[in-house]
Amino acid sequence: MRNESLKSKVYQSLRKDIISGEIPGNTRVTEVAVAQSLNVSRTPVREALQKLAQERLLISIPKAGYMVEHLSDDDIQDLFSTRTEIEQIAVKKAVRFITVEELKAMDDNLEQTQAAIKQGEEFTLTDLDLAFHSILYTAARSRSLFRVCKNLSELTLKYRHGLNQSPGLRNQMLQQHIEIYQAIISKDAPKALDAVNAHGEKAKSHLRTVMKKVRSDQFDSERF
Amino acid sequence: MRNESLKSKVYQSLRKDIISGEIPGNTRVTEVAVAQSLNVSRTPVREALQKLAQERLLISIPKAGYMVEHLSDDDIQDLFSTRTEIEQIAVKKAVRFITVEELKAMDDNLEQTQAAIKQGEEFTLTDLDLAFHSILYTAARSRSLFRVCKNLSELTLKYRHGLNQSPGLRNQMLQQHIEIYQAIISKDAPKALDAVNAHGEKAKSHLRTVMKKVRSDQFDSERF
DNA sequence: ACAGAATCAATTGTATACATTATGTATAAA
DNA sequence: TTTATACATAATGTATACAATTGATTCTGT
Repeated sequence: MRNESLKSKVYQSLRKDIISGEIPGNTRVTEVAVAQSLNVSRTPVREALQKLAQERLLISIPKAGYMVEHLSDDDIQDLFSTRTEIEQIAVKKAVRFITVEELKAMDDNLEQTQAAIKQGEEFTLTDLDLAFHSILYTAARSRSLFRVCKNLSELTLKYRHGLNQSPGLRNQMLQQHIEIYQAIISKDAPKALDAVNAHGEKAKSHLRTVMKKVRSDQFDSERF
Repeated sequence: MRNESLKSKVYQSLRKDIISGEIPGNTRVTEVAVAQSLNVSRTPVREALQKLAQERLLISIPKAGYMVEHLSDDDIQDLFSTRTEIEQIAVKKAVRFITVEELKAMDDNLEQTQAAIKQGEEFTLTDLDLAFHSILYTAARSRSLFRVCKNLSELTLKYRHGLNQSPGLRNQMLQQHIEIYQAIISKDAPKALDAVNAHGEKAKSHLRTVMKKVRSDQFDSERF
């Protein structure tokens, strides 16, 4: 961690703030502001911003700067749909190719998740969520598919992190992961597909609810 | 084109050279060398290289530089498989949602492709290939899926460009595009799936042949 | 002759100064 | 009052100088 480049540090820092929602969507981000707040020169900041823009966490407006990506409700739903559809391809392969080590890793992950829920460790939980799916992608034994899935997983991360704030949904997530795990370990491809699909659909419907709530809150605050 | 940033120019230039194979795989690329050859400073070169690395056209070795990506035969096959699998999701949606304008655009594209084959315009052909698939992705009416498909399309471009060098394969490509087009226009989803699948499988098998040939050529040259 | 340390060259990482461009504002003319 | 132009400001785009790191090469001591 100490041997990291400044570029990498800036990247990590901004990424975390964007994903956690600390920097909300549509916020303008300028090189100098970030550089000053982190006490580094513009150069590593520029490169970090460009990387974040390429990952679509930021929107780049040439010669004008950057803004934090703010997807429309429809775009978010679409993103989750695509993720689920492609993750189904991965889980189909994972059922065939997964190793005992990977199954063990999933099992460990589920236990750690349970512990994290009890302790209420938000960020750990998000990381474990990311890790669980990552094991699944690895198990599919396809480098290119892994990359695509990983990419979509990161893109949805911001919104999944938001969902993880609700205690009820945390347990639901764990439950669904367990279902996926069990379907895979019993080599039941159709069941695994269903489990992944249900996992995605639940996330989508919860997001819809959250989005409605946010909108009505905004409406309330506009009235007073 | 004149109002482009240097970074963008450097990016385009390198990208073209890598895709066309002018800079072969495993070639080392240094910032200063590129900067000198294009008469610009290191800054825009750095940023272009980082972008290419994020797109996996280059491999970045921290504190050591960059190398042109050189996929193994298996990785290439895997890449094409994934592309086909995900493109099937897209074509399924495209059959449902494609507009008359997009069908017209496909039709135009097919005519232009035919013309380009007659004239033997290599690069135009590759561009038209890219464009044809791009229309399909757009027609799927999913932003996130579009991005994934586009990405995979770019990643395979280098190898597809190689295939387009063979006159026989050019016609085959056109023929397969026509089949996809006809399946879509007649709203025949299963047929469209088959057509896309056949298109991908053909590409894979031809690549296998090409790769074998390259290897035996290398073998020959090693002997003398 | 060989192992290890010191040095040197090459390359990326970072800071900073300067150039260019876009946007908003103020002023002047219609 | 409105519009257009010019200017000021703030941001990105580019060049360059310097720092830090890596890898190889050479030199030295045994």
